[in-house]
Amino acid sequence: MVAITFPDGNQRDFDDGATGADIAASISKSLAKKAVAMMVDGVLSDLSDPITADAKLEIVTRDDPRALELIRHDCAHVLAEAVQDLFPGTQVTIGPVIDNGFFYDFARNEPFTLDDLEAIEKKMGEIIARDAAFTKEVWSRDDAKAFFRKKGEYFKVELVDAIPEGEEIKIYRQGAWADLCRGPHMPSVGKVGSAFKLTKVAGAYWRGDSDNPMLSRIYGTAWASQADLDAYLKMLEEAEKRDHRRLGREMNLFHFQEEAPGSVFWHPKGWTVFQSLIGYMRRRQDAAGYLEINTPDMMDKGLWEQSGHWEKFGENMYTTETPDERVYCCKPMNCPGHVQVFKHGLKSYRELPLKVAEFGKVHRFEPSGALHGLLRVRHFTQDDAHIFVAEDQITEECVKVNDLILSIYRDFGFEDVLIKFSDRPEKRVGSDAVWDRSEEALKTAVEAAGMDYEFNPGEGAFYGPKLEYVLRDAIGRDWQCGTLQVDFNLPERLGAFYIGADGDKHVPVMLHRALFGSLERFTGILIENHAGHLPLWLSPTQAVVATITSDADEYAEEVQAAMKRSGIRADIDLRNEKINYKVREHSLAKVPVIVVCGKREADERTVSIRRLGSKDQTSMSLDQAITTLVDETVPPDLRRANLAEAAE
RNA sequence: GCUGCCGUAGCUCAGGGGUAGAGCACUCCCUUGGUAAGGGAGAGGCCGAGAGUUCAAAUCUCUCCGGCAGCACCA
Repeated sequence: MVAITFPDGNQRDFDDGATGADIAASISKSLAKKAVAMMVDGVLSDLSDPITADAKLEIVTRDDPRALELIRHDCAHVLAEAVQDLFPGTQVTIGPVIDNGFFYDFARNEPFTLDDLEAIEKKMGEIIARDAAFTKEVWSRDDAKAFFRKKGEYFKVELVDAIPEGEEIKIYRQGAWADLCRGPHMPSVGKVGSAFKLTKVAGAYWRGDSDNPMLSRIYGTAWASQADLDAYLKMLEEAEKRDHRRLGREMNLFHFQEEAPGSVFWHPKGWTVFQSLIGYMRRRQDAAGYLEINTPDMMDKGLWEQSGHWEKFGENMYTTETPDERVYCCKPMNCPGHVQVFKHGLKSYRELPLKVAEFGKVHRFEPSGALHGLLRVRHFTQDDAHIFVAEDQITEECVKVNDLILSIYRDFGFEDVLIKFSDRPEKRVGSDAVWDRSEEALKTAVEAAGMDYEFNPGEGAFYGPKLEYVLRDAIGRDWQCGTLQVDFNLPERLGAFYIGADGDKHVPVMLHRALFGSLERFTGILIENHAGHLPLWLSPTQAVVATITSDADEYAEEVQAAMKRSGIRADIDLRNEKINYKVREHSLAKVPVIVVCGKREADERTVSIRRLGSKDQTSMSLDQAITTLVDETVPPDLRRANLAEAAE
């Protein structure tokens, strides 16, 4: 007998070897029918698994959120069966669950077309309707390899080989079709249901390595109900509407063109947003004790060899061809330049920590396939800074950076921030002893700051470990922005030192940090986060004064002038067009405030205010309108400063 | 960079071996209209670039460039 404890605390004895299905059936008929899996001591398992020891057990029904990954995983198996049925000779590889769905990678000479997807979906429907049971078998390694080799499934043979010694090799059958799989699965294929859809085809490297052959990947999405699927498809549409490339065009912020792939042509409105961000960051950094500098865009290749950048990233660096026969590199980073500033003049320990900041434009020849609007460009501006510290100052300074980052993200409405900690990569400079110290220092700092973090092994920079700050946007997407890195290597490589209290030379530790990361990218993220509806202080055009008839032209000009005097970025629209037309046009351009002036307003010296996204209008005096708007145009940091001042 | 798809007017797109079309935007005229498209006229394109096939190429073929999706990359 085994003692089974249920979530409500009840305990019952069952025969040794009773399966989840048996137990569910003993509870109720309807539970047995709805059950798709079980949690055994917290582990999701097949309902058909026998229980051979006392355990905590919970029956998982199909509508349980934990069943969703089973629906998706089972759906991936159905996809694989359908593909092999329709396209004999196609090899299967892996088909995992991902956010919102699943994919399956196939090896096939011919690529799949969008028409194929339709046929595959139809076949999947048939397979699901047949409702074959999923059955699990445990095979020996040799049997499994022989089986797949005989079938011509060479990728599966490789996967069997990759299963660690001592782990079971499980084969799941669904009718006549079988796949190597870790499981678990639901009792039968029919439980997948019909709320699924194949979404796209793409290439993907075998085992994620670009040296390996490329496979054909089919992506799909699957949900517990049609309503959930519809909601997901709607969300995708919503995300598409927020695409910053489209909004950038509609709002006339920037453009790209063939002559400069991956490089932004900023228009006046986009540049206004960009400069507002710089202005904001400059004030925040100034208040935090940073000193702003500027360093050359091109420096001799020798410097980049010395720093180690040439060896690691030379292929992605822009170089010059000049009459003087020296080779210069467009800076891909600001760090070496900042070290030169540090080195200029003898530094004392009294000057540490020394924080130098630069809105430096860096140039990286990114692979063509990586380019994506403002989010991944070849020339971008970092809000970069380097903090030169003595080793015992690392923790304190890292904590300060952490606080500054979070405070800044909060000002932009990003409260949900995830931190990733990345340690030494394979390709790196510096001894292991030095890496031990820098990783330890950064870990101590993030813990001292009281932050939770995710561990990202091997993803650090070549000169030091790093923290990455990932923020979650209004529709739940994650964006990596800020970074903080501890570097015991570059200062030494570049010959930086300071004179310590003991009168000896010491090599400083350098903290690298960027908070927005890339100004271009951050602008893109803000556009997507707000769906173009930027907060007033960031809006390039904050208000448009629009007339109804030309009677009000003179008054409208007066209104615009008064607004501009108060620092509001106000445009005016005196065109001979109907007010409907003007409202439509400025709304599409995401102007946050439309100030309508007709004859009535001119007579009463009022304005009618219409906010973006609202159909209502409010009428108020010109003075009151200006006071209200001016208040909203104040950037968050200055607003705080104003409040503090008012409190004194 | 890799796989697949795409490239026709500022934008969204139709067409397709015999020298180019629509809607919106733009310019001008009429219209002075109270909160998301008033009417008319006009202007605008070497059909991404180069080579080839052909009597003839925007259309077919190849190469290159650029874009999109995914993968790989991201100091």
